[in-house]
Amino acid sequence: MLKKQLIMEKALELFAKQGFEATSVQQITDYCGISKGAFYLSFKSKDELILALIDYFLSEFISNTDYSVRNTDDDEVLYQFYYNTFDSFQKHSNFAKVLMKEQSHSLNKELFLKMRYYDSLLENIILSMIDRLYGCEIEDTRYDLMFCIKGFMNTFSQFFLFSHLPYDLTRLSQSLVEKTNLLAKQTTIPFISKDMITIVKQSVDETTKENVMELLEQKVEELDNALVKESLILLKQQLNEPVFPQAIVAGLLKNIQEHPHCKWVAYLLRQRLG
Amino acid sequence: MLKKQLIMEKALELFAKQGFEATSVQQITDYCGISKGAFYLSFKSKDELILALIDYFLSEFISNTDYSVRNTDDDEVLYQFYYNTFDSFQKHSNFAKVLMKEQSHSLNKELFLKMRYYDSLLENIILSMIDRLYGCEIEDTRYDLMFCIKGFMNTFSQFFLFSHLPYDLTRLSQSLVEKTNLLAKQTTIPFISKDMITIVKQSVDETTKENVMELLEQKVEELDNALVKESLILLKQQLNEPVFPQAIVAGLLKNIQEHPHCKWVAYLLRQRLG
DNA sequence: TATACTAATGACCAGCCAGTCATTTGTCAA
DNA sequence: TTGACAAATGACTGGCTGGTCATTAGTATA
Repeated sequence: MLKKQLIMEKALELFAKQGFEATSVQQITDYCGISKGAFYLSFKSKDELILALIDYFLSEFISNTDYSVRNTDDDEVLYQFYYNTFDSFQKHSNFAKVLMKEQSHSLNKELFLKMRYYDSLLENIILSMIDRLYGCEIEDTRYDLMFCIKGFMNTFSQFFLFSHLPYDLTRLSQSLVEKTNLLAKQTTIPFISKDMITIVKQSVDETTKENVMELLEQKVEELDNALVKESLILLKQQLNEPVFPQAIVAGLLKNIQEHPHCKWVAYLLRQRLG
Repeated sequence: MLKKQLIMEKALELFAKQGFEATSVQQITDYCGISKGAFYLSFKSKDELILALIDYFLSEFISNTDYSVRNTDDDEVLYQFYYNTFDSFQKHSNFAKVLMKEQSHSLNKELFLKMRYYDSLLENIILSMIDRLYGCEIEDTRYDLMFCIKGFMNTFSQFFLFSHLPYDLTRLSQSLVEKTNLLAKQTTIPFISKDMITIVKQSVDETTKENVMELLEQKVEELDNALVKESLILLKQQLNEPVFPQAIVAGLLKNIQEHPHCKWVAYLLRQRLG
């Protein structure tokens, strides 16, 4: 399992520098100081490697963002959202670069769907934040606002990732909060309609219940902590056949939430169990 | 020369679908119905092909945009800017896709520099528009605004290029004009400073006088129209050693401006001759 | 030490790549 | 019809690709 991590780290460096396609398995294994055969003991294919990287980073990013948005007061939530986003991008700048480079390369169908899937999760988080902050008064322009927020994230990340400048996260976030509030409160001409979003989204798979079950079983095997383990098993029962009241489910979710390896599964369960 | 155009058109289709790296020369020539050898009679290498594509489309886009911004009244210029941008992207959607896919793939140094070069020309056009519309009162936030405008262009183009939805150009442009005005007039927290821009820009080449001279000579050879030809020769003299008054230069530029194959060289000359 | 097992190796495979060049084809004028 | 020239061909080269697998190295138990 350590070998797997080594490969992921080193490969990420190379992908960030050269792009996924332009990096050969040989280069990766040379850079890791292992043989080519050893690579294929950890990953079935080169494609599986990049899918693993995407899952590893984006599942963490999405679950952290969701948690933060849920647990921050209205007057701080937008600032926190921007701050955390750029903070993550800065800390995992190699991954962010890979994400930028590969975002519209749809060669690999599975990769494309995965990206769209995470993107749609992010859109939902942003929309939930918009509704909380500005309510139904901006019903007409909420999708426009969502696009602007995504646009800000993209544009400013790109600038800093490829210019290698140091920058003041706090000020950037404050500046974007101001812009977002201006647009939210004063935009009168909507452009993106609900229908457009629906049409685009209908092509994106959702995680199935079976996917979540599988992940749950895997985590139960993997982890040692007794409290977390028992919570996982109970949540698995609940997913199969709902019997516990909301309060119990919420408590179980909090139990596993704290464990660093369970944030993603907690996020997925919250989507299904309330 | 016709062969060259055929290759460019067919290759663009394939690049838009599969990406540059993932498309082989063999595929391109098969798709054109020509032999592999014939490809290398038109282009020295596969790289030269994509560089030619970039130059072909971006020089047209930049010179058109610049012309439009210069010749539109203040109350319409922003709307026209957005409208023309999205109109071009829609008309040349294959090229737009290639641009998106390859924008951050810096494998080829020359390609990277070319992209940055055209990007910096676009930034200058946007900044000149900002200064004209909002004057020095937004001196502090003009770079922020420029980034937001670029962000709008990027985000909304991406959405429509990859969702394949039909959309109302007029409404989109109106909607973005409103957003831009809101941000321009009410933003108080600047983030992008002049220094940041300077640092990033210093690494981008400019076209040299020699480049322009070369292009001029090429156009003189290439074109038949007597008026345009004479204007080009006179402008060449002026570039070498300024003797004519502004009015004459302006007139000569207008002479060549109208010819469809001279828009780019006219743009470059205007940058140097006033 | 002997045995049984897994972890790791790297030579090897078939296939594709960009690019070349000896050869053929097409097109003129004489 | 001939000859001279340019346009076009596609088999070929050397090199790199993702992926395989018989072999070897390392390790733990008996």
